Amino acid sequence: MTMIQKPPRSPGSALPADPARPAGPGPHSPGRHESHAAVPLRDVHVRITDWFAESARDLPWREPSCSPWGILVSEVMLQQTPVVRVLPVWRDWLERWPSPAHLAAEPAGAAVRHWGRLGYPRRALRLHAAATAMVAGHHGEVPRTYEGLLSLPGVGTYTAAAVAAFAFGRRETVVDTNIRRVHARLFGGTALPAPALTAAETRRAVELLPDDDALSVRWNAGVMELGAVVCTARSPLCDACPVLDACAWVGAGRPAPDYVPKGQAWAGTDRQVRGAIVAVLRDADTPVPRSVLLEAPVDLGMGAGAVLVPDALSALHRLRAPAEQLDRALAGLLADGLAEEADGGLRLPG
DNA sequence: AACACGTGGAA
DNA sequence: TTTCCAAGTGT
Repeated sequence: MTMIQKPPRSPGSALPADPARPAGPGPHSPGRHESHAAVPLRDVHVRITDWFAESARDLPWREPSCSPWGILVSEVMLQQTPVVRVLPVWRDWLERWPSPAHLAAEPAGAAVRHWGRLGYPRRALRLHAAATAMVAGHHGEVPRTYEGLLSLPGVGTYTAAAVAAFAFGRRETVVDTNIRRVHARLFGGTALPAPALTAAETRRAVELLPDDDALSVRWNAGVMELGAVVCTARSPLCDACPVLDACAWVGAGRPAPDYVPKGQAWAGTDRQVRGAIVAVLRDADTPVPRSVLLEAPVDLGMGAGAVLVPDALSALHRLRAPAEQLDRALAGLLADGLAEEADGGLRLPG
């Protein structure tokens, strides 16, 4: 059963990216060309939010008791990192540092160390800097506005909107990769959104957002969830989709993507070397001499079982990275603040 | 605007 | 085995 929804604000214009949508002025007439099979936008709102209420995953940062800080931490950890890998690290962080002040009281290196292998450890650094900024300028609390959030290190347009919406119930236009994909298929009729966020996409997201604050929050969460678990990038589970009959992409016969995503190079990159170096520093109790990082261990011909080299270090050496690349990677880490010199060696900052 | 920036699981 | 991709941000 569906609730009576507050009528949407009268749209000043039709959805620009949907060619099937009437473009002219005149009375808004729900039921006509709202989407592929004439499903009114308000019905799409209801169906997706009802679906979300019924089948949303139980994630700890969605608990009503979760603090804004917990939500902010989750959003940063989830930037380019899957939920399943975030879960254990998020729990550890929130137990260890239940507020921004708790994290700010630690050296930045602690944040990087407990980031584990989530990837992009600079995010840990920025979360620490954000915590410090909140203590210095926001009474130790997470800012409640989009602008305040956006001013924090590591918080961009997506995260600022997401935290404002999910932590503070604000009506924000949240646009992430899941939402972009759902919008592209449901309203745009294409398999994938453009390689980069376009102004037209943002405009469409603004116009799709329900007027009601509470409904807008559930809409943002629901569309994101739909993209994450049903309208997935590779093999969408259309059978489980609450708006299948409204989908422009399905209506068009599921045309293939019209561009090829450019893969992320990895083997042999500086990123790989940086990652291997940070892994060594993360596991080290004391500063690691530069020579140990740069040089392959000398084979002393010792007997079997003499494990002198930690896993992370042997992994680094196995890369066989040219000395020049190691130097460059190290310099980059120092410049980024992910490492610092101490006692003739390198360590995490702090 | 295009790139750099980690990591590991699934296809 | 290789490629793709996951709740992006900063420069």
